[in-house]
Amino acid sequence: MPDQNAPARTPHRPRSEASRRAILDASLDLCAEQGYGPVTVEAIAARAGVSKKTIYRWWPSKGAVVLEALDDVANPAADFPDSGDLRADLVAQMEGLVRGLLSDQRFGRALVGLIADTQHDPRLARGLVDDLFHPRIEDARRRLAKARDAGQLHQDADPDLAIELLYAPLYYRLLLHQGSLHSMDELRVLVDHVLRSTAPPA
Amino acid sequence: MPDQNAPARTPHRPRSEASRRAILDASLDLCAEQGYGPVTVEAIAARAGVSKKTIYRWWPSKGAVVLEALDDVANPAADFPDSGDLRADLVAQMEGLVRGLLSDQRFGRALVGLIADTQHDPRLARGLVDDLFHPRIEDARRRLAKARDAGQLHQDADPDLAIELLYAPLYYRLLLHQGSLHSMDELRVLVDHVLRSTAPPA
DNA sequence: TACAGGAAACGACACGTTCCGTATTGACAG
DNA sequence: CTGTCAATACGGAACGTGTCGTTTCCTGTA
Repeated sequence: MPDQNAPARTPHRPRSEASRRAILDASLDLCAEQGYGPVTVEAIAARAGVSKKTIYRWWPSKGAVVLEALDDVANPAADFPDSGDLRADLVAQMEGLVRGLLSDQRFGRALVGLIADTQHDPRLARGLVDDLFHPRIEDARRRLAKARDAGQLHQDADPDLAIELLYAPLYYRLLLHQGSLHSMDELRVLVDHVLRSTAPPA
Repeated sequence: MPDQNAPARTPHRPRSEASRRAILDASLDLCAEQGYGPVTVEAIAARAGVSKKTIYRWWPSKGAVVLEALDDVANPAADFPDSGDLRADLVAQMEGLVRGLLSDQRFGRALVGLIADTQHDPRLARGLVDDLFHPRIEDARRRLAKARDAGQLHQDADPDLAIELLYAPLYYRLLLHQGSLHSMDELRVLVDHVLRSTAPPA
């Protein structure tokens, strides 16, 4: 497990992994309880049993803490399945995502608030896209390209457009307060529609 | 021009329409210059040449001011055309929306920040949905239902699903920092895809 | 001995509210 | 038609509160 955050291997007191975990956990716990907005760095520090200075030493802002916490949580949760059946894989992945957003409020409320925060913090927006979204979008793109090459999709279907059509409705409902998130039935209908539309215009 | 905001016809000094306009204009101007986040009620008051108290007398928060300002601006801008040609109407409407979001930063930056703000202000979220989004979604729904009844769409196509597939990608790119908004070409491709998928699953 | 970490305090700033004085209106009386 | 009055909007300034990000001083640890 190579640590890409290694602090240049200085020969002195190392960073406390216990404090790091406590901070990340506390940030998601507080988001679940109060929502992202009202959570303060001071509250995170207090909950984690840690000094404010320790947080500001390693993260530039509350958003950066929550981003790292979400990345930790999401890593195992949102893997992209590959059973050979594209439709089933898409439905399964999206079901997992929606379930994560709904059931575990540690995830949903924190993500929504974090996205809100990125609207006036360009550096945080960079981190959200590069660390959280881009890798997972790449996974989906690869899965769709593979399906296309295997003949399960029109030969010049556009994976990027398909990804937008699939996932945008989720965030549309989530961020624009359009009712509750999709039910499992609605997800299947959504995937069916998108797969049926992946032929390019005449 | 019946005034539905008439304050119960009390016999005393009426609300200053000049101040109201100055406040709404100032709020959008400041959003265009600094983005929504950094704008403060104090700054709006200063720019409008108005006392803070006057703002708090009529609006509960910065968000409520910007919401009303956006509603004023959007009313003439986002009308739904009805030429009989559904595809052309959809493209035209979405082109207008995208152009408004891109060109006039008074609109785009204010809307993005306002949406962000609604993530931790339920009352503001209510206002955003009820005042800004719902009426326009209803317009789109009517237009789609009419097209369906005219035989331009599959008989049991779902207008709500179509609306989600059409507009969600816009807000997806806007709020999740996925590149720039759609080009006019991309809008046409998007509309074509959605119209092709509006048949229900077998 | 160099750095991580805890505790506490700081100045800056925006919040939402309050007080006070002034300006503007409709209602009513003559 | 005109003068007076009560009610309200408005501007200006100040307030207490809370969070921000930083700083200071100290202890703990490899």
